[in-house]
Amino acid sequence: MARPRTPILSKPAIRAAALALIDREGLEWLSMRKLAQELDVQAASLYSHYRTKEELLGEVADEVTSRIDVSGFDGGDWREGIGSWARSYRAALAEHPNLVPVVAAGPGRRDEALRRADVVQGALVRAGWPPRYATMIGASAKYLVVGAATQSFARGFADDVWVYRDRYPNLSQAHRLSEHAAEIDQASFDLALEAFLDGLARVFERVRATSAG
Amino acid sequence: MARPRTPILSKPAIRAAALALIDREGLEWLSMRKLAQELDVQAASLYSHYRTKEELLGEVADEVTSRIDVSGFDGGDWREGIGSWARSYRAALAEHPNLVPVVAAGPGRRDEALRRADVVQGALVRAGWPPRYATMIGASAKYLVVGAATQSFARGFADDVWVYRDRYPNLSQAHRLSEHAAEIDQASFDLALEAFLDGLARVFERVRATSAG
DNA sequence: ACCTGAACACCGTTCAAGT
DNA sequence: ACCTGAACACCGTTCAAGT
Repeated sequence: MARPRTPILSKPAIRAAALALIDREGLEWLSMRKLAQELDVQAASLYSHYRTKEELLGEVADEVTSRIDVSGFDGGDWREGIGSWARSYRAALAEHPNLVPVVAAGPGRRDEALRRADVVQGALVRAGWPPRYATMIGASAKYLVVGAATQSFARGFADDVWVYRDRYPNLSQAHRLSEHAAEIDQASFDLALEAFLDGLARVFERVRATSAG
Repeated sequence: MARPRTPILSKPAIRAAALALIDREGLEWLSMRKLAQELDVQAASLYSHYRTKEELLGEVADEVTSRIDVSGFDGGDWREGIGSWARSYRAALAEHPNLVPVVAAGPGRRDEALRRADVVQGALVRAGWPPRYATMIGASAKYLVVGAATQSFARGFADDVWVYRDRYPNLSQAHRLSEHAAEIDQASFDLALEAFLDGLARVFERVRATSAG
């Protein structure tokens, strides 16, 4: 039975299986052969649907990041817009931590990503930011989100600090990382985002004053 | 000649060759076999010095990040300390953009990294930050640096925007990315860092007021 | 102690062949 | 059009053997 009357595989099914394996086993563990095995198929069959592993991973990343919400800009409040956008971005990545390197390395050349970037750019300009600033602010917010997803204490750092606590008194006194890693991750991101937005509000006043004068 | 009287290889020589290849050809291109070829040696010989490729890359990353400067904290000004630390961190990564994924994924379990984290933590606490805040601030600054290094416009995004400029009017109007990618990267990082530090200064006042009352 | 040659268990991808 | 079986050109790593 070389070909059943109804196809076994489909792009959505392949993506779903890939994401589930990445979530469960990790990004490095995934291979086209193992993915095929999970789908009861030969590795070569996958290439009838995706031209490369890279293309497949790119579309998996697209699917995950498509849940990013830019509707917070609708109200016309740029601060609320950036804040809710960044938080939904972070939430999307936090649901699939093992996929983060793919999203981070992703070219961002996807249609959906450009559409969202366009929304952000347009909303910021309408709110009164100069286009150049709008671009920089969109980039900066992404720095925070991607940096937070990548550097998460919950993924690796925690245990070692505890081990070395005698040698680094300031660290051991400070945070008890291994117990509260996820909570500190969240609080650090919230602090960074709030501080960033507070600081931007001051820049906004300065920029408006000079462009009006 | 199975073994010359003086060893051909050394850990520093292997690291230097690896970093040079990564800079020139990219991280994905590097393999133990190609690295060995560059050093006029067999791939297996590398394993007399490094137990795994991962361990080698980890030490290459250590070498690059060892140039990060935390001396800005010496003056006692936490704002100047964070700022100069973050800028030197970014500069170190910008010198080796192809290595960024290794540094970003790096467990940060290395001694030097912990030493710097300890300096940051200690300086912030001495400056009056509660330990919990000190930890979050150190993490947040790293988010910005690693995010900026990873998301750099100069690495991929730029060209596509130019291609799609008709479909995304807000984008095309805004930045002319392909021409000024590196400059926008730098300006975005500077803006993000300044806004973050400005915002932190306000948090500092609030935190001090409540802890004093 | 350090390097070699050959091997092992994997990869991503291609391609003729089958239905 | 879609899947298979076998192959190609790679990987990282191990290990007995040489000096």
